Amino acid sequence: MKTKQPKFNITELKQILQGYSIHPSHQRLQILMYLLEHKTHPTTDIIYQFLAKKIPTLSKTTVYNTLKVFLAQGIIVELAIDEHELRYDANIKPHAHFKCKQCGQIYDVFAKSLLFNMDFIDGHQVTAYQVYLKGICKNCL
Amino acid sequence: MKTKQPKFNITELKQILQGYSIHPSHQRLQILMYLLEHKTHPTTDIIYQFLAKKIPTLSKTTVYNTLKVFLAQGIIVELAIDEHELRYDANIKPHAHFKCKQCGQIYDVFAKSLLFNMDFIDGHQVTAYQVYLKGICKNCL
DNA sequence: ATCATTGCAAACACTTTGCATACGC
DNA sequence: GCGTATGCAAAGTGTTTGCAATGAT
Repeated sequence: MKTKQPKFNITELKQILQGYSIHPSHQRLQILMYLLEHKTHPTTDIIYQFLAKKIPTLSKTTVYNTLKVFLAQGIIVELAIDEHELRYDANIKPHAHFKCKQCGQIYDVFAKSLLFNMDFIDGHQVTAYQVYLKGICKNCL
Repeated sequence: MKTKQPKFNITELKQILQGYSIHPSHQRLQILMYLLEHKTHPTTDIIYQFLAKKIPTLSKTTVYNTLKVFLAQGIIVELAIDEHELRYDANIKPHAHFKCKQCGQIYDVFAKSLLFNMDFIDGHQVTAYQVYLKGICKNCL
């Protein structure tokens, strides 16, 4: 399965971070670039392993710190579709996620039937939601 | 907020476990009883802390083991609505969950608009799903 | 010069594993 | 008696914390 990986230039990424008042350090720019170019719902470790090749001094602490900063600003979203690991998604368009129990692949699902437009339910104010689907993906069927 | 806590007797619980070919040990019965009488989405630790009072020799390993056995049989479901802890739910009726960002309380949501009846989406076969809502609950508003 | 970011190492929390003991049919 | 369940202790994993060094303005 291929995912489109649009290219982003550094100037563009700097502007994104500055828009959130985040200092655009080299590490942060690279992590943001990774997330935007690889919308494959990576774990912290996947991001670290990839970027450590390009930034030999990179520490995992920085990846953790940076993801926390991005999360706090809403630049990325944390996914717990697999109960035993956290993944990160820079895809801002609202969508659901599907995880294949067999191959482990996580797919984005943009079907409208899985999107809600709700402010309140049972009297509770809803500000965010996630829909996680599981099963067997089309490639494994 | 009060949750209904129907009482279950041991004979009844034994039958449930035997129906799944699970040996109904004292620990397993007590853990199942806890889950059925307190549908409050407890963590492993909450279950352990409560039952350790009644079973002083209880170990957390047994709680972990037992939850894994129940999960494998589909007696309970694992919830990752909070990305940083796992909770368990013995409520078999399909429903969504809402977590209040302020008080941390997790509510069951039975609204039909949050239930799907889907076999396939984008060509993937869906066998299970979870809907996690977040926001401010009616008591905190 | 000052303040923020980075990165190492240590600490932490949670979960799993290995194994000896105890239990149940 | 044999196979399973339990529970302790140790190991493992992922994440956070403390702090000194570095970097940016």
